Amino acid sequence: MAHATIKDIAKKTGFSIATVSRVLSGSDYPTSPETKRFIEQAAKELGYVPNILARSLKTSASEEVAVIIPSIMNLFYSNMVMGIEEGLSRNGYSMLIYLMNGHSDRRAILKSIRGKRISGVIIAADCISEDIVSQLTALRKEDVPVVVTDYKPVTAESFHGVFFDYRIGGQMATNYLLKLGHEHIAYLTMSIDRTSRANLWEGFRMALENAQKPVSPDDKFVSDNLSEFEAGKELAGMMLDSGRKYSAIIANNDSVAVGIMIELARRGIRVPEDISVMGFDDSVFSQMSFPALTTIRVDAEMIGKQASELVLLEREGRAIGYSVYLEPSVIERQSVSAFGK
Amino acid sequence: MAHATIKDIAKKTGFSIATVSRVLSGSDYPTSPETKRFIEQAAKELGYVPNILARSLKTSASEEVAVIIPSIMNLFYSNMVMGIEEGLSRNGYSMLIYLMNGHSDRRAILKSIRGKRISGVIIAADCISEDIVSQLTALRKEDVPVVVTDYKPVTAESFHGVFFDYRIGGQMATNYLLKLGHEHIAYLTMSIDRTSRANLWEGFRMALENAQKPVSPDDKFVSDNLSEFEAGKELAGMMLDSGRKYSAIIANNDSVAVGIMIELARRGIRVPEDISVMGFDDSVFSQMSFPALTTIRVDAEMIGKQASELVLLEREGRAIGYSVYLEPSVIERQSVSAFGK
DNA sequence: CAAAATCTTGACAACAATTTCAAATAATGA
DNA sequence: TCATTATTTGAAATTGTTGTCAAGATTTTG
Repeated sequence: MAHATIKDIAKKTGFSIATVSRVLSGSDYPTSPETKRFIEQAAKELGYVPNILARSLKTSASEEVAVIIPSIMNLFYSNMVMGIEEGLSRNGYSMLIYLMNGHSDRRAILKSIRGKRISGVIIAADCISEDIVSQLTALRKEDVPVVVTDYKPVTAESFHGVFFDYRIGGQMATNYLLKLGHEHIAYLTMSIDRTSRANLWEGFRMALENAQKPVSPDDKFVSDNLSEFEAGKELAGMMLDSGRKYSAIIANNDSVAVGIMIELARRGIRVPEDISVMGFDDSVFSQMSFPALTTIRVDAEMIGKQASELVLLEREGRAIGYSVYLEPSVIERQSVSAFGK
Repeated sequence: MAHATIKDIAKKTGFSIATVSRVLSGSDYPTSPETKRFIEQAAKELGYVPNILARSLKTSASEEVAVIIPSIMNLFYSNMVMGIEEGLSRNGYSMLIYLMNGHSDRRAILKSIRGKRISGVIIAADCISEDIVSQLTALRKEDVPVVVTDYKPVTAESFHGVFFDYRIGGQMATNYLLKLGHEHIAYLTMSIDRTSRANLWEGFRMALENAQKPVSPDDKFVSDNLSEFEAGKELAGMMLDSGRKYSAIIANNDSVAVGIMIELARRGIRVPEDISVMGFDDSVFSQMSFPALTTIRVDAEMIGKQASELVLLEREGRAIGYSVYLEPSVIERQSVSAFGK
């Protein structure tokens, strides 16, 4: 006897499967207290566990949410997943993670999601490629809520979600450095095909222009290295070899910033005495580097938590189509000092 | 019309649902090539996606594997998850992640797994508490393969899985330092209630004894700090303040090692000139620290990959009950030098 | 050319639950 | 006391598949 079913319980107790179902499914349909106790007792004795597949088939709703992210090795995403999991498990939902590393077939993922009658989808903006937008739209037409995280993707404007405004973040970082007296600031970034990084540069540029400071595209250094850390080392070299003089650096994230600092140290350049370095994200790296990184906090866990709440709200039919924008903030540590100090 | 079903396709093509099912389920049951093409065409036109719930209900097997880990913020586990996902998605399975942070109810997790007719379970040894062993045993009795990772848990000896022998790893690290001429070595670790850390100490002790070197329990420093990085800083302080002299340190993992190095740097002690530091795991931290960490490689991704293969093998009825042990190896970088150099 | 074997297809019963509708029983009111 | 209402239960349909069994059509064989 593999699994006890409500049929077994019905047979054992003498009641019909209908009443057993009513008791065990937590339905609000009235049943007399004694039969309820009786049935519950039998269920416990037989070690009954409801078959979610059958239940979901009937109610056409599985209590699972799909989470689609590029990788889990990136602290930003693992933080986000942490937040999502908390929000979901608190409501009795579980989380199906799909990793979009090149090798996995994107269409197969979406198909699998549709086939499973998933309750909702949380997808990181970086996973939204052209060919997937139509699939997501189809999903939404089937009343499956889709929530995007990180930033609003240009290819899918109509989708809403929980976003961080990297433009404002970039402005904030730049203004912070400006206020400390820095005038020549470089933006060191990994390849800029991700909108978040382009927006960061946009914010950077706007802040400098607003302050009437000169800014040139040459102040942006780009590396296509796949490893964030290696990219950082490479970028520091590029900047130093460019001949242009900078008193401060903004990196597109903390890992890159750490790579930058390591390369600077190797070349005998002190941080922050000789040059200030500012990170982005406020991941663990920012505390584990030497000196500890001054950075812009992007609360990935909060993004995840809010995203899970948004999905669940929409599923209940409430809250259709609004977005949340999270506030950036500066976290001051030791890698930045006032200009000339 | 929310979802097209095989019934719809049957109606449209004029065939019975039986033949439609045979064509669309990829069954090896013979059908004439033309009807096959005809039905596949209709399926595409209607945007048919098979309802996995119904299929699984009938075949009583969902192609999902549950992964139970303590946290995803720990690089060891995220690496492992990476490996698992690769192994599973390659075989058309998907992965359900359950995080066992205090707040989530352990029993509820296992119940949910049983209810979903999950195909297999991969569980990190650190998640196996007394009260869960019986649930896992029940699961196994229902022919659901259970694979444990990381280390063989004492409370669940009968379970098999993919393990790393921390005792041998500890021996290897210690022997490596001994060969470089170090005689006074300290083991700095987070709380030792995890078997892996106790085993590491065991290996450490054995190696020193085999080499006829003195070893005392005082050479083991333990911190209960929850943050690995903070624990490292704390431990470095404890060691320094103990008055005992050491020329080398072994940390229970890379994050702790980084914390140790930061604190040493703060106190003006140079690594490796004044003292050598050895990590454990070979996570990204080991490359991002300064100096780069010499460490013992624990290939978490490989553990995950092998675990996924083991689950799938067992599900097919083959490979019942064997375990895999992974080989440790020393990764030489810059945080260790020969004694006196 | 009839009989046997092979190919295709269809009807229908599972799978394990939920839910609608109706029936039986108990309680209430005139 | 009888009709009416409220309470509790059961029978049966439904969800979308798969799989068994049998039947019809077609081909092969003696």
